[in-house]
Amino acid sequence: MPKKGGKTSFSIIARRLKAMAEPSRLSLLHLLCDSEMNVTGLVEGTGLSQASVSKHLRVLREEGLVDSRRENKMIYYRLTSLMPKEICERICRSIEEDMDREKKSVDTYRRTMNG
Amino acid sequence: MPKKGGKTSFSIIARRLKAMAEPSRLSLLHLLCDSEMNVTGLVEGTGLSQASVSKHLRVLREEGLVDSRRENKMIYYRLTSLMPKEICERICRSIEEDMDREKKSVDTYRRTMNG
DNA sequence: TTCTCTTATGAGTATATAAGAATATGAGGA
DNA sequence: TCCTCATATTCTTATATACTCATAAGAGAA
Repeated sequence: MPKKGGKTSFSIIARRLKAMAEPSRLSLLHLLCDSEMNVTGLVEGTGLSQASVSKHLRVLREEGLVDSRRENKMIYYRLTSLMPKEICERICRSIEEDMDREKKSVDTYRRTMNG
Repeated sequence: MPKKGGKTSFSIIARRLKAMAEPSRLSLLHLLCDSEMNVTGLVEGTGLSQASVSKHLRVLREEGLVDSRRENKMIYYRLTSLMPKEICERICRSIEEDMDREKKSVDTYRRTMNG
């Protein structure tokens, strides 16, 4: 959390989170975790339309999550940092913890019914 | 990132991120970092309307980010885990890194102009 | 029960955004 | 130059969501 809880900070953080908070964009970020890729590669990798990929990449670029370089006719995109990967890992962990809790309470319920 | 990049995982992660990706909700989560609070306290702490707070709390609760307990007429909300706090800290760090990069490039530019 | 306090929900509105289709831009080759 | 490949943008439409205002619901107290 930001040191001083000003409205501005929350908006900035929210914007960055929002850029990631979309399945298609997570899919793009996921592909970019391994290596840089050009748009056509991302289109094939995600199964999204070219227009859609292009628009999502724009959102990611505007939030500074990805970066690009041109090589002849192709434009290669890459992550600017490991942040998206780390965020997703943290979220996944908390989802797993939730499922563990869920499972444990189901087990308890089953024991109650059988006991 | 999820072990197997299925569409489902991305949707689940996106939903959880989306629940956090809103300034008012970040503000609520921020207040709840320190201690549990009732709705009136959160209304005062955020400056939002009571209806707005209630609806945002619902979103957070539905994504399992907060939890509540009733005590007489009041309902106290609390974080279910440190995840939101950790996510925000990670985002803040990456924002600071961006600003450092920005600053460094401005400095370089200035030196170029003066040199 | 009736009143008050606390929280939740509903209706209406405005804004944002995601997707598809079509088109534009931009780089390099014939 | 014209053509093709790679990428970006525009327009339209559909859906989601945040806000305000008003009201409902639920728990105690008188």
